[in-house]
Amino acid sequence: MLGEFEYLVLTAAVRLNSAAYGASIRSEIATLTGRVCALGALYTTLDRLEAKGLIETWMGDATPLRGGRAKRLVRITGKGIAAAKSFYETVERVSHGVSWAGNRESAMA
Amino acid sequence: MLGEFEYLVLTAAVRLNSAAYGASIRSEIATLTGRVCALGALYTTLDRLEAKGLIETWMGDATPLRGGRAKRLVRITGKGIAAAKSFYETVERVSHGVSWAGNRESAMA
DNA sequence: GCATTATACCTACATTGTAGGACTAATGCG
DNA sequence: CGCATTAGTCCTACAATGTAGGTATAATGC
Repeated sequence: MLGEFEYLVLTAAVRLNSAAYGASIRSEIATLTGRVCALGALYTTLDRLEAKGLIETWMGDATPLRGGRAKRLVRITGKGIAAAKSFYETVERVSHGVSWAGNRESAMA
Repeated sequence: MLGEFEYLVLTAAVRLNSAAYGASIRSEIATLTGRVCALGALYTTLDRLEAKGLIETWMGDATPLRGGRAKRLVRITGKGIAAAKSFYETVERVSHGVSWAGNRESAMA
């Protein structure tokens, strides 16, 4: 099953859409969670996700910018979406009615 | 940070309340997720959660039942609740607006 | 051409997930 | 009483994931 960081990466890639590549995914994660992750952590995870067929990556063009190297672009696959969905649904199902997940209607009563 | 399985165990313990112990947590997880976990996996996780101060465990009485051995009872600590809450909120925040997490209102529009 | 900058990527280690089997203590029954 | 049966715990080993830091490469600007 998916780990938490893998889920984060998958989600960030979906949000960024065609602008998803190593560095942008990293800053997206920093924005979303408030924690910065090491680049090494990210690329390792990208490799593993690709090996599992949950994302596809390919090299894009260089951007006309000082230091604008070619980017490794990322796109989530159908399989990746299914895995992310399944992770999310498990968390939701399990959390339903528990105090920290909004038990306003009191699960027990 | 918390792993997914650790979150599952924490949540199951909260749901079971005073009836939370190794075997009952295991069947709760099976009910919630549809997947059975090995007992070894569970006890290892219990040990690690206790080491991190997220749960407390102690030995209870034997039940008057054939094979009714003493149970290792489990209770989540305040720290455990905080960790679970934080895990849940991260997943929620990150998933907001993404297709598999109910984008009925179309995040982009 | 050389400094500067954006970006990729490799290597090693820590933490978490998973599995299976072994051990223990209680009851029930002959 | 003692042995089979059963509910339950727990140990050991390994696989998968998470994390960190450092290094390499290619583009621009001067």
